[in-house]
Amino acid sequence: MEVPKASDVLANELRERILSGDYPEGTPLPPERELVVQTRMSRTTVREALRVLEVQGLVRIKAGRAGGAFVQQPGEEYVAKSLELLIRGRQIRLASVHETREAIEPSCARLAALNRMPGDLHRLAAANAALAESGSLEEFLQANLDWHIGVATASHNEILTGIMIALSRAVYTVTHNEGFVDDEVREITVRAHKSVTRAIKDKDPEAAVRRMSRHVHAYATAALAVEKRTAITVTETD
Amino acid sequence: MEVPKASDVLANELRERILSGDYPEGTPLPPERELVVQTRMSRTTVREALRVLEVQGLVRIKAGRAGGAFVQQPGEEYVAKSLELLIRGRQIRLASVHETREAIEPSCARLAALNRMPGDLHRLAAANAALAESGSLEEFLQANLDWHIGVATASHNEILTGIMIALSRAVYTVTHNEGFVDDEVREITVRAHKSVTRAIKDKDPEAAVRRMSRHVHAYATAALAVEKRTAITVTETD
DNA sequence: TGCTATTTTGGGTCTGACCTTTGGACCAGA
DNA sequence: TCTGGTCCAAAGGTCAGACCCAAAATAGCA
Repeated sequence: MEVPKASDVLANELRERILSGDYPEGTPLPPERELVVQTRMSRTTVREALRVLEVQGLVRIKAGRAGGAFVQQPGEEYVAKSLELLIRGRQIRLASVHETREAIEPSCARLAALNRMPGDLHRLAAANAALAESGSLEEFLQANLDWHIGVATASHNEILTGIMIALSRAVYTVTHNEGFVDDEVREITVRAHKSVTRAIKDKDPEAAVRRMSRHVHAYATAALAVEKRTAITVTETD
Repeated sequence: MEVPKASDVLANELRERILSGDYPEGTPLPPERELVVQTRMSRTTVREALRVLEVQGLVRIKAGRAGGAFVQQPGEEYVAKSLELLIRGRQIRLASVHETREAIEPSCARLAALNRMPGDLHRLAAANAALAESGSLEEFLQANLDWHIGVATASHNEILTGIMIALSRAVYTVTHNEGFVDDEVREITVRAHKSVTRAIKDKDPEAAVRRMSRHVHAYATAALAVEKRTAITVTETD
């Protein structure tokens, strides 16, 4: 016997309609009170359904006159958020995060070298400049983040971009508290970034992969060495 | 001026508490009516907050006596779901999905070769057997899916696993309608899987990467050739 | 003309009631 | 004593209706 929740039924219904592309981006869904009469459900239920869609990034809800639930195709944001929850919630070993980055980022660099556009290059250069001039740890990490996300964006692959945003942020928040960024690390980082950037600019995928690989690996090793004792050890063996 | 929604405030509050690991898995949150008196919010608001957490996979809500919101650390499921939404919603080019798989799956194979456990090998073997004997297209695709997810699982990296589940499923649903799986494709697939499986069994990461790379690439090329005209073309250039 | 006040539309919250589900307790019969 | 059925209570699910607040549109006034 199946008794699915009414609000879920509505949510699924609406979700399908949105995903099938019936409503183009920005189209407003009917107002809540309208949906109430259409569906014969209570407003509570309708609102719950809309809330679900909002959390899933399928609609953006605005208050006030001319407000309502506006259709929105989900973006990288939501992938990033879910990965963040996974990483934080499961207290995933930092090693796993780095491992994943090592797996993915070189490919990003490769694609970036193939697909980059002029705008992408500007962003990378800017991030790198900020990195070199960064004073505080805060600034350094932010610029670092921007650069890595910039590479992902330059790959022009939305899936990879979403994933990389999440991973970079995770690394960011974790590295945050540790004071392992000294002048040497900083200089090395800048140099590594520059060489990768050049490969991307020159449309040299092989070099991009190689250099990015080395960079990420070095960074991971360094970070792990520092964290070794802060370890949020969660054994995952079975 | 900031007027965050009350339900969001509560949701954030609870989310932080859950993520910080205060409540171990399975702990019940206070019942709704209890939260109402604790927070001085209405039940409607409290319920909305809980619903948000449920969608994010942080609690599982059960009805009935001894029901309630039970803490749950988010799993791969939710990452997979969000990626699915991204792919479906944005009508991402199938090429992008394949591209991403090509970027990630070889790394999965590499890690699988390093970290696989006996149980992983059994699963892979089983999936492969099912693949060889599969009658219908349905069965074939399912077995194929199982094998690929099996490889991801064998990597023992939860992040990669989540991502691969989502990508594989996406490929599954898309390939579904197309009748491009003839006997030849089937045989080639089985052979490719076997050779990768062997590399994983032999703990030979290099071979695993190489073979998986070739396999995924071949599959992607074949699939794209078939789809060429069905193209869900969404120009993404800017 | 241009600014302010009011209206109107629509989401956000609250109250209080009732329905449904489900585990547990209690009771009767074998 | 064990088994099964019945009833109860806890907790989520739904509903109806009211009121509050935000924002856009519009009317009205200087």
